[in-house]
Amino acid sequence: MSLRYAILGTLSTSASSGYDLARQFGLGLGWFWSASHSQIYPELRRLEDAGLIEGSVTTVGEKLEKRVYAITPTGLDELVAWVSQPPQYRPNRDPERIQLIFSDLAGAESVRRHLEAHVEYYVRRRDQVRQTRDLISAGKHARVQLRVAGRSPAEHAFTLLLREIAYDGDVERAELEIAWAQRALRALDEYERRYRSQGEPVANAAETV
Amino acid sequence: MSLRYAILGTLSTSASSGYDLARQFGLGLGWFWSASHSQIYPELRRLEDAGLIEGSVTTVGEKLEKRVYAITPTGLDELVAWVSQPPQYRPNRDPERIQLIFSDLAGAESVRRHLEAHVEYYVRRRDQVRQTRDLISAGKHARVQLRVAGRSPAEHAFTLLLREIAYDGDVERAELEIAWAQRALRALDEYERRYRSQGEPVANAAETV
DNA sequence: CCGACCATGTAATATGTTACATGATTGT
DNA sequence: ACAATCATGTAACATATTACATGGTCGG
Repeated sequence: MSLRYAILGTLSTSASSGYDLARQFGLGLGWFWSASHSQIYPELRRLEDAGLIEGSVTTVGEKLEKRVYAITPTGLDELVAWVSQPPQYRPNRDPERIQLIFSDLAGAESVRRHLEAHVEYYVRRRDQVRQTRDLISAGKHARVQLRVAGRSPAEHAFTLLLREIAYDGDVERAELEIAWAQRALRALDEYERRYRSQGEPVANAAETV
Repeated sequence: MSLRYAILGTLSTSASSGYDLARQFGLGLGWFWSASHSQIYPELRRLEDAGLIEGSVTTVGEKLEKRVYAITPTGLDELVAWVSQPPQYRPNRDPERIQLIFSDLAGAESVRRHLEAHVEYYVRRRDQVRQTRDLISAGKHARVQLRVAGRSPAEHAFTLLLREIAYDGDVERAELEIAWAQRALRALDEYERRYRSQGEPVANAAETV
């Protein structure tokens, strides 16, 4: 059900078209939730049928139709009820870790490549999230500006605080992943020093029997 | 496709029934991959049709049938090819963060409850993962013992190393989440001190207009 | 005029959850 | 006997990915 609330949340900042939402889920918000347009358009219809949002058709240029959806009071109630719920932790699915723990079949070089790619991915991610976080702190993030427009200083500060907490957490996660992978690479070096040229992959051994 | 490889990986340690796999995915391995029996049984059939595993029927007691699946050489090749691939990072979906960033609509008390639940969840998780990690390091983890049985000291050490790296990473992630949430709780205290009784939820304000 | 982008949809397939369904074994 | 656990499946539904499909606008 989270797609539904990710959409409602975005619309609680400003009315948007499906296309806009798809872009949001690909940019800043994409670190926390992503969805493709093929998932968004049908969901918007369902939300409208449920009375949680209301669409209006506008035209761009001469003929190009655009449906802009706004959240309704009912929709806002639903959203508030959802965010107030205790978090529900879903079962974990971590393909990278599965790859890693079964990589004893593939050997140290494969693990090294895996960990190096891990560092690379999270360095990029950390930098991008940090950039967004800094924009927010500086009060220059367009959508956050939109969200706090017309609110009291206390509300303004509260919105900013929550965003900073969320983005900081993501930056820290990325930093952890980088540090972890680098430590793992050093442990791998240590392993190779100790067992030089004896660490052949198990599967190769099996294949050559 | 990861369910497929999570199963192949588990079977590369020892032949198992669907029921056994479902249990594995609920226990230790469940931190990295989980699946329910209704997903496992059909997947086992598909893996068998693809020639990656081979099932044999045994009987428990008088009548109770049990299908035990073993990985085939083709299956092992497939698994090795998969773990050797660079990691493929899937789009993020983090319902808790979505809840948090839109919680400016619900107020500080709601956020406090959210963060406290977060700490509670990750403390439990950290303790459980750490326990498993310690079992592995001590050489007392039954399935890891099974996996390294008959291997050279170098291979043995390599398997152990990878498991330690993986489980350590999960413990560290949990510790990060705990520290992050506790810091966020302090920041929330600070906020409340500063804006005492002005921090009413935005949605309440909207409702009472 | 043409390429990048705006804009909205559907279809087929893959993946994952919850509920329904059945029956045997083991230990107390 | 009875409860907990072993053991295997299907069905309905929800969620997510990839591919197919169409056409308009805007700036250079």
